[in-house]
Amino acid sequence: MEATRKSKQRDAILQELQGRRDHPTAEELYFALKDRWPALSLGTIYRNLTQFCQTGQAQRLPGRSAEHFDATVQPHAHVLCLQCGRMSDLSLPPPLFDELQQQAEAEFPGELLEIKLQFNGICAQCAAIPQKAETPAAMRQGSE
Amino acid sequence: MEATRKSKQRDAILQELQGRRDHPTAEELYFALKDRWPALSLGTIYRNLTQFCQTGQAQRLPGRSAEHFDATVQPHAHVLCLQCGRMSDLSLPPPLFDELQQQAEAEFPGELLEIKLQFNGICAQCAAIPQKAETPAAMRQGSE
DNA sequence: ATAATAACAGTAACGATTATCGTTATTAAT
DNA sequence: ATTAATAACGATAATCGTTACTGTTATTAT
Repeated sequence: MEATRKSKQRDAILQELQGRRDHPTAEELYFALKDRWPALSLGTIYRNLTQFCQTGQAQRLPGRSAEHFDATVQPHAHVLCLQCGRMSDLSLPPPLFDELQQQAEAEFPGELLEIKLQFNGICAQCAAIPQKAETPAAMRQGSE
Repeated sequence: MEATRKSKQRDAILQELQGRRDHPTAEELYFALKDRWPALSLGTIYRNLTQFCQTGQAQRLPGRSAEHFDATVQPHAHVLCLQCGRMSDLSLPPPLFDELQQQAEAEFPGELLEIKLQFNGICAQCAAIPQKAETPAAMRQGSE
């Protein structure tokens, strides 16, 4: 009992997640699928994402406010832009991860199940956008 | 204007955070300080923790449900026990972090402000505790 | 002392996520 | 093919960590 059954919605959600190179939040997936699945519920997204994470078909990544999801579970790094909130992959040399894992296991007396390496910063696009002025003086020189 | 003023509560919160080797959540700090500061408000904890993070006196770390706070901001790794939720430090060789940072900067066209390396797993204490039985058969062999 | 206001305690509001509940759809057995 | 059992759904309420608001207190400068 408690067998997992087939579901068109679940297939669509996983396919959408796997087909993206960014790492969408539940809400982003919801809007991306709304066109093809007008009756889709946000609860269904969350329910299935949780299941994916439990079965090793996805992992959660901490974002600014909401969590992001990634269908690639093999160790790799991420970058989160603190400005726009977008998350992207960062492919560091796999041997680096092996070394991190080894060093960590050598020091930690327990079981290490997952490794998360995340850089937070400002992406090139956001860095190019002039920021909100901090002082009245700066505002007078600004573009608006 | 907007100058930051002295505050006994803020000092107490920062001191408590700095004095701990674990990385408490806002609520944990709250209960830890309640004895000495009976009138302390949870909002005050959050308000000051946010300020600490803005001024570089602390950093946020993603936990199971709530966020954890760490008064040490220089790059180091963490382990989160998915069972008990406790977070602890993991001191990997600093050169490793330098290499991670270099590799990341070489690949990412933007500004990398912080690096978070976190392992999730099961700590030794929790691993020693017999888990909830999964089957009726296993329950009959269990300790309760 | 007095005035200005940052920071407080208390509490309401918010937002992401989870749980509930009645209905639908998948699966297996008849 | 029907039927029965129930996993999964859509809709919505509840939860909970966090933030925002409000009137009061305490710090700082005058």
